[in-house]
Amino acid sequence: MGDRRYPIGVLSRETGVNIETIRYYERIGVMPAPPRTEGRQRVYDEDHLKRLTFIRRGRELGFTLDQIRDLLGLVRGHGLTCAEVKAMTVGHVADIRRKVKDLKRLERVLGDLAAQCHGKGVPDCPILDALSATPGAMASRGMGNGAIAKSRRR
Amino acid sequence: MGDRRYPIGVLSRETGVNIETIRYYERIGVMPAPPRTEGRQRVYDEDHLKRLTFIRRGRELGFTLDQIRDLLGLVRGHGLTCAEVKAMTVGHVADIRRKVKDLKRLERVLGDLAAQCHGKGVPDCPILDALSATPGAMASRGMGNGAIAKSRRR
DNA sequence: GCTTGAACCTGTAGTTACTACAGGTGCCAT
DNA sequence: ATGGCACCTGTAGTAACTACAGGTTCAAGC
Repeated sequence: MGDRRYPIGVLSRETGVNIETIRYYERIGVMPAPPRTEGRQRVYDEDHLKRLTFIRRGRELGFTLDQIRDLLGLVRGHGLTCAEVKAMTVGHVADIRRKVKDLKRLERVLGDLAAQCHGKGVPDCPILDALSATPGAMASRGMGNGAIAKSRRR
Repeated sequence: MGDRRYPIGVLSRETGVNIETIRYYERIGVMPAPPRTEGRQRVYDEDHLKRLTFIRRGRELGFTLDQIRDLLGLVRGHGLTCAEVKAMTVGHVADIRRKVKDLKRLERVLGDLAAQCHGKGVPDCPILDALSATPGAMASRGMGNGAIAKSRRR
């Protein structure tokens, strides 16, 4: 419960999220509607700032808004049972681990490439292999990301 | 240079990328147009399969298509100088490190939450703090992610 | 060879997640 | 009071897909 109050422009600058995006998030329910001044201007507080930063970072990490909605639902448990919380966190944790693994591989390939690059011409870069997987691993994707949907079966 | 040949439906199933999405990627130039049969049907090979998997994973990791385009440009150097390659990789590596750091924090919070959850009611979850940062850290974001744009200055 | 149903094609339209703009009001420093 | 910037709502557009329509191709089965 912070005591600082912000208009939307300040919240936008502090969080790096566009004003229109903030209003969009409010419209779709990911951000709670804040209190207003008599002149209808939004007034945000520290909780809003934290929440919005979380949303932005989650998006940058590749989580869909629905996934972020799920995660935000864990803030106070929101009437979930412990079994529900556990099932949810297990799925998200598996997804996170896979992302970390992929990112590290990508980082390594890029690091190696930069290290080999000293004026003799650009070396071949095995970047495609950084995020490829064996057919088996490909088939077991764990919790899906809605952003890239599965092919329709016809 | 693989010798297997796939129609688009098989490529879609193997990579988990939707048929229409594959065509979209071809249209915007992220995937090269493959050869066709006499009947105008696309014929893909192993290189296409690798490239598409890379694109999918990059999207799931929160990279924009333009960032992915950049990264794919490193595959054969594509006429880049070593200085250009270095500048590019340094920026991407910094971004990747930040993502890894955030993901690990999120994983830890979720892991702790699940560990505390044993039937006595759902504990408070400090999930918002996992991806929040100090005002200073917020101001220095390194390579931006185009998906969440900055607020317009007016 | 013919039939049939699934896979493929192109093009158009819609959804999600933003992003920009227009026209108006509110706020605050001078 | 004035003026300029911040804010409002609503509409439209962009990025990144996703779905559908109407047509062609392909290949298995008879």
